[in-house]
Amino acid sequence: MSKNTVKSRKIRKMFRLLDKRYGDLKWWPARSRFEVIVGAILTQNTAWKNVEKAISELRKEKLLVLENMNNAKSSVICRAVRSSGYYRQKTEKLRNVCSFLLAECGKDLRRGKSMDADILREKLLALKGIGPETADSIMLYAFEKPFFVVDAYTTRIFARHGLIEKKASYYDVQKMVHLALGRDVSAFNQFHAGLVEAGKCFCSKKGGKCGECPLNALGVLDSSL
DNA sequence: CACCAGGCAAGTA
DNA sequence: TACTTGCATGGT
Repeated sequence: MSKNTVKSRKIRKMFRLLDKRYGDLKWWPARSRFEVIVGAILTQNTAWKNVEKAISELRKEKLLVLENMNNAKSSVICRAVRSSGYYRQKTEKLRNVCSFLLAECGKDLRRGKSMDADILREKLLALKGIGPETADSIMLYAFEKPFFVVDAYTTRIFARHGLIEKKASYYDVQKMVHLALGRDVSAFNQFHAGLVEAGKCFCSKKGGKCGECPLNALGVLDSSL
């Protein structure tokens, strides 16, 4: 049996364990496509808790509407997103993505769904401030296109369970999941949400093992990660 | 006090 | 290609 087959089976097993434990998580936590996109930028290397505060400030200022944020002054956006850290950079990133979205979709983000997915993703990646993870979060959760989101939780959990080496690239991991689960939007949604849920739990953290983690059934190969 | 969190870009070798 | 550094707040 090939190495890929073994890994694919393990990934599908992980998927089932997470699904069984957490049920249908229905991600991303946001009320609109635009809010998904804003959250994807604000959560870069930042605890979600701090992003929630920023999102609620933005909501207060009526800035969770594409046109409004596009017309807002940078100083106003900065103040609202301050709690999410890197607020000067993130304000610029938000401005970049706003003008891009207006140019590509007008004010109706549903138009993104009918665009060629690979081309749209490339255009997102070309924006300063949008890397592979943020682009895929937007593709999957705002436009419902089948791109698996590889985040810090995914990498850590996959490493702990011997699925990847430390040198593995973003696309190494993504291809592995695409191969194992197929290009399936709802599967990618549920799997990523489950990995984050498990990752937030101490069991999946450095040296952690609490017996409650749904992935313990797979055996942990390297708990130092 | 130190360390971490749902990254990314720019610089160096 | 493969490191390294700056960006910044808030929680533990």
